[in-house]
Amino acid sequence: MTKERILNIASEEFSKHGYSAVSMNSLVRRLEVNKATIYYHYKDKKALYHEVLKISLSESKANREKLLMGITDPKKRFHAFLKSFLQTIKEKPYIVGLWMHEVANFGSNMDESLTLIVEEMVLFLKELLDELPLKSEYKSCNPYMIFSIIHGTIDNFYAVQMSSLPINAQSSLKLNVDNTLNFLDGFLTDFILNAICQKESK
Amino acid sequence: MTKERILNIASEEFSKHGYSAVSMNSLVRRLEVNKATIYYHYKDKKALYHEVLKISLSESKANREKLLMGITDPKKRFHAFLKSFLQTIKEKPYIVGLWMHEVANFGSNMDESLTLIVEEMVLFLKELLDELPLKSEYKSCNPYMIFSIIHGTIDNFYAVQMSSLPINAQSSLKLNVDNTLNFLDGFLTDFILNAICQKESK
DNA sequence: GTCTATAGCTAGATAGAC
DNA sequence: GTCTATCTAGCTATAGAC
Repeated sequence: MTKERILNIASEEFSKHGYSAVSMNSLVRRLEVNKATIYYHYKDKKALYHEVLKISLSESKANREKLLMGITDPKKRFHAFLKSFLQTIKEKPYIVGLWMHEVANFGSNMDESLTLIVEEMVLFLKELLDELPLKSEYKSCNPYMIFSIIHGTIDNFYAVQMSSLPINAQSSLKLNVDNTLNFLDGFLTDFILNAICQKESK
Repeated sequence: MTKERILNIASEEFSKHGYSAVSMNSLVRRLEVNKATIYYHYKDKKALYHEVLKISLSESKANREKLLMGITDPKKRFHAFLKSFLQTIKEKPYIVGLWMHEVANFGSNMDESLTLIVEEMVLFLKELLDELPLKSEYKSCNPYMIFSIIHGTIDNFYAVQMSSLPINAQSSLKLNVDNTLNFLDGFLTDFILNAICQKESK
């Protein structure tokens, strides 16, 4: 279906180059469809971009619900929460650039409906944290901080590894999506849980 | 001096909106100077942007050298390393958006000279890490990972707090540069050091 | 070193045929 | 639902006067 094709290509392009750097003409070239056709399906460029953002947030939320289903152990739930972001990236790698651009713009293209989804994510994380056996100094710690550690680190590391620049070029993770995401999964989960949880006593 | 004024305004604008979203016309409007004057001082838009990136990296490096000077204790050196980024943000808040946009683009506007500065930063961090009393599992750990935890977290958290969106709106850090940077300084330094270093035995 | 004036192009968007 | 054709506005960049 054309409408979906437009959305997919648009997602890729907005993610790679950011909102302003993408022209409707460039989309037309890739889609091999007429420009007026895009405007038939989407009111304007902003509406198309907004749809792209919304879909990416929905996918993230859907993955979270899927991966957490049936899991009760608090640490495993936290792990699944983090993994759900990585899963979303695995399915739609373009999402990283999309979100980094949006955060870099200080959310200037976000509206209230999208803001609410983010707030809900952080609220969900807060509940996960409250179930964990936290060290006393991390009880009632700012969940936005933990959210930034998760998201900021994943996005930044993924972007550096997937960049074609010769940064960390000799690493086995370089330009390898699966290796990079698997590494982040193991490393970051342990890193955060070890930092904030009381030591195991079994 | 005009050349410097152009650079300062350009830094702000590129940071706020990203490379493509900034037009030479918009710079002219803010500068109240003729467009041809910009082209007298800078070859073209790309050259101007490149200069902005280079300056921002140089400032970061200069702050690192200043803040680490004379400090020998490994943990304090690590703290000073992290603090140097926060100091750079304090002096030039626009730097956060600038770098997030660049990372989101997977470094598509970086050339070899800028890449080298980043590599040198990570190499420096690696030496700092080697001096620390690391837990065995973090010996020879990927310094790019630690770099991403530092940079990704700072950038993401700062952007969220400074965004005018109603995300974490009730926090005392919201829209307050100094509080946010001070909080990051204390929280993140302890967080990382506690995670990777052996427990104190004194 | 800063200006006026303008070239040459590409952007986002739409009217109307099919 | 997709096309052709086209509008207007804005873009980067430069030639040449002062």
